[in-house]
Amino acid sequence: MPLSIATWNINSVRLRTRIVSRFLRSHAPDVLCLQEIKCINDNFPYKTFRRLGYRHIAVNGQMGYHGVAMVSRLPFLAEERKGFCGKGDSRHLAVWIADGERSIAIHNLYVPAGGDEPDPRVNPKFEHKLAFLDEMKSWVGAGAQRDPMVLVGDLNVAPLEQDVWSHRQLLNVVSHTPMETERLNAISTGGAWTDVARHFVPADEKLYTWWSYRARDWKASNRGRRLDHIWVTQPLRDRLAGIETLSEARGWTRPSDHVPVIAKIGDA
DNA sequence: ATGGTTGTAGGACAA
Repeated sequence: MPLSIATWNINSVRLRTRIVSRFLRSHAPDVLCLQEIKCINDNFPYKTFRRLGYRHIAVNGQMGYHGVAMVSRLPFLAEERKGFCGKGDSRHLAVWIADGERSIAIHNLYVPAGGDEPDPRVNPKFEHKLAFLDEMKSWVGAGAQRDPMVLVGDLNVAPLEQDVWSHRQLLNVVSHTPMETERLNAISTGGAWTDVARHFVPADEKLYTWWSYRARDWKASNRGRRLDHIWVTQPLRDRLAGIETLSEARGWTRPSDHVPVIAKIGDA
């Protein structure tokens, strides 16, 4: 059976149960990885997902901020939650699912946004973001080449020139500074990861997954960024069957500022 | 150059 894995920064899962349901009914990914659920574990809308056939649910929630979750039609063989930067933030959740005789690890991440000022000496949030990326590098680097792994999430970095509406104008804007893009590229290169979206969409083609709430008309101005990513390791690379970025979801009622991204992986 | 919006909470703060 081919496998489909989706990632979506939902910006409050409780406020958006309607559009999440709409997405699951129309696209039916096997696994949906959510970021910014903005609730504690007990307040996660379990019933909404179970009714839609997503009976396997793992949550790493937090009061008010951040929080990640994974809902699945396939059972989880194991779960794991990792803390980063010695903080109590809920920014990581991993599950393992069966893949024939083997298993696939799926890591769901929410990288800190980093605040406004792109200077780690004056902005502790940016310093935290860089430290988080450094910790990610040492953590996902080793062993990544051999094991079938998927890494998804809101990485809050748009690494390539065509991942933002204006490379020149965003070079000093948090999410596209060389300090961030160089770190993200070092992580993917060091771990031999394949950026699934760019595996299918040429690097000279604009591709966004996020549009600010602050624009008067997100579609007309189209000042987007590609902050949401799906990466796979070498054992899954040759099985990649497609990517979908659901930009129309930005226009749904009461939307998240991020849209779902779905990767399809063929049989072994 | 600045300000623009959304969410959690019930006042700032994060994004």
